Order: sequence, then structure tokens, then C-alpha cells
Amino acid sequence: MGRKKLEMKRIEDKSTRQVTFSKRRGGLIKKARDLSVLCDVQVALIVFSTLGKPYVFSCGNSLAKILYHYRRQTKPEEMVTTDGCEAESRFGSFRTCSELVQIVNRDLEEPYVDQVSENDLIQLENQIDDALRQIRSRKTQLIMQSITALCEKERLLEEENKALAKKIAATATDGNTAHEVVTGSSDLYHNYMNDRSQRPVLQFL
Amino acid sequence: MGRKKLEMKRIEDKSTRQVTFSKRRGGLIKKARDLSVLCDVQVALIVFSTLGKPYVFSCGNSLAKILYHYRRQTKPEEMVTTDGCEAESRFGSFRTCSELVQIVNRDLEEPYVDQVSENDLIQLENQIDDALRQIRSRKTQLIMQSITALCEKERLLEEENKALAKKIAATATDGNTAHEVVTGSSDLYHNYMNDRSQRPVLQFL
DNA sequence: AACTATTTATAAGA
DNA sequence: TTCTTATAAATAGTT
Repeated sequence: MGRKKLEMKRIEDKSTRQVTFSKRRGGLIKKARDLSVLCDVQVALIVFSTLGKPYVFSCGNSLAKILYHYRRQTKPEEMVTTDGCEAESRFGSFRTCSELVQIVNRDLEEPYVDQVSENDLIQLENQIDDALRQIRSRKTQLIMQSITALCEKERLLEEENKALAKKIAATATDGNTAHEVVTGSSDLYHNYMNDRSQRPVLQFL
Repeated sequence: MGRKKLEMKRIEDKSTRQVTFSKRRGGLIKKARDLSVLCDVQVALIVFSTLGKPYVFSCGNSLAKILYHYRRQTKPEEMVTTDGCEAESRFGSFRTCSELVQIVNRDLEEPYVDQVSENDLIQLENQIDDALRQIRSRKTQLIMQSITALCEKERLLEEENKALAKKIAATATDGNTAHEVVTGSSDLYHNYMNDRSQRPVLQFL
């Protein structure tokens, strides 16, 4: 994307390379953030400059936690080495939350059943940990929306208020057409609050 | 980049979100590879799916080595975090969050150093766990206060609003003493908001 | 999984 | 370095 199509190999000119590094580094980090927001997932990214300066993006957890988590569930030998391809870890995926809870309860009731190995439990812990993280993240998001909605509501009410006060001041000297204006202003607020999607979602607290 | 411009927030439809995750994950990993090739730098990237499945890109060194390198050479405070928001809350015996992270990282890197016993680590885990719980509890408390304050503010505004509207209706038929009432009603709200302790504490989110 | 209408990222130039 | 702009790439909605 640019005036010319680039060959996919090291840019030889040092200055050009530096500029490209700067631009693409920013773009990459932006895209990492977009992905984490749009799809509600954890992303961790480190880019080292030639001089070894690290540029980091991570969402939700600190990078350290994410890395620790990654290390816990992946042995170094299994990590993808050269020429980065994706590593697909071999975890069984749970279909639903309730399914997950069911499994957990089963394990809690009979923790020493021989079908459940130590390794299974480690995996289970990791998965539950992830689920919990996702839930917290989502919760925070919804709370933020709720507060945003409340602030907007407040703004509209204050606006309406000012309009009313102004009308009264005007009416004090010249008493006509006051009623129409009041109704119009009120509609602004009520139309807003009748839009269900804009309502605060306090039940998620 | 697509038929429509997307809002930068979680995609609500599950199926759409999954498709987008798939597409953007691929795009992100491609861009990570491009950057590392064009600019001849090290890049490490992990994306976790909702179910905790990791998708990894790393170039040159194995991811483990890159991460190790990162931990070794970077103190938490020097990290360039584009994501931002580094809260320096004070609690327990740890002075700052980054100090805490440092301690944890030290332990993670060299878990078998003889100064640190198994028991010490268990204690550390418990302490951190407790701190986390306290933080969450306090956070929730503050959020609740914030929302309560907003609701109260809203109530007062609506009240004032009604009073104003009533005044206008009255004035429409009988035009006197309107101004005094407006001022009085307004004070109710402004007195409330000037009480600092009642203000929303959004910064703690 | 493929197809395109659009949006987004960015290479080169100023 | 930063801004502008022509063009390449990515991708949202559709089939």
C-alpha cells in the first residue's frame, strides 16, 4: 500500500528503512489493539528496534501475566521457532459456559477420579482463568457504557434546563409562546431515553 | 476497510465476531512478518482466542528467547507501553504496581534460586491474591459510588426541570415572581455538585 | 470459502 | 520530521 509495491525483503536504504519501521510499527500496534477490541480477545505484541528498544502492546493483563500464562501452557520446544507460523495448541475447547461449569463441578466433587490427570486440571485452571478474564473485561466494558450513557443523559438534562431557564427569563418580560418551546426541548430528552440501546446496563455490575 | 466503517467496539454478533477474528488475526500476523522482514527487526506476537487458544508469531529467535531477552533487559518502568494507563496505586508493603511486577518477574525468571523457597512463593501468591481481591473490591465500591452520584445528579436535574416547567406553565397565565423561583431551584443542584465528596470518581475505573 | 465495494495503511514526494 | 497524496492492501458484508 503506497505509491509502489514493495518487494518483501529487507529495505537496504537505512533512512527509508527507519521511516518504514516507524510507520509500520505504529500500524501494527493499532491493528493489534483493534483486534483485541473488536473481537474481545487478549493480544500481546513486542517489536524490538534495531537498537534493541522494545515497543510493546498488550491489553487487559500486563504483558508479564500474558507471557507467564503462555509459558505455563507451552513448553519451549513446542514453541514455533523460525519464520513464524501460528502455533495451534492442543486444548480441548469447551462449548459453553455452563458446560464449563459442569465440568468444574464434576471435578470438584470427585477430584481424585483417575480419568482426571494433573495435566487436565492444569489445563482446566488455565481455561477457567481465561474465561474469568474475558468476563471481567466484558463487565468493565459494559460499566463504561453505562456511565457514558448516564453522562450523556446528564448533559441533555442540563441542556434542557438551560433552555427552560432562558424561556422563563424571556417570559418574565414578554409572556407568550413559552409552552411550545418547553415541549420541544423535553422531546429531545425523552426521545433519547426511549431508545433502549442507550440505556444504562446496571444489571451487569 | 470493507463495505462499511466499523465502530471500534466489541462486535456483538458472535458469528460475525468469529469471522472477523479469523480474518484480522491472519492480517495481523502477516503484518508482523512483513515488518520483521522489511525492517530486519525482531517481532513477537501472541493472540489468544476467546477459548484460550494461542496463535503465535515470532521471527528469528524462538518466542521464548525473545521474551526472555525482553524480561532481562527491560525494567517495567522503561517499557514503552502504547496502551498506557499505568496506575501507581499504593497498597500493602509494595510501593508501586511496577515494583510488584518486578518482584514477580524476578521470581518467574529464576524460580529455583535458593533464597526463594517453595514456601516463600506460596506466600507471595497468597499476598498478591489478597491484594488483587482488595483492589477489585475497592474498584467496585468506587464505581458504585460513581454511579450512585450520577443517578442522584440525574434525579435532581429532573426535579429542577419539572419545577421549571411548572413555573412556565404558571407564568403563561399569570406572569409574576417567576425569576426568584428559578434561582432557588437552581441552587439545589449547584450546592450539591459543589460538595466535592459527592462527585463521581471516574478516574478509578 | 470467494467475491467486491470500501476503508485503511502507507511509499514516495513535498 | 511531519504532511500530503496516489496507490496498494486489508477487510465487511455478501453470495
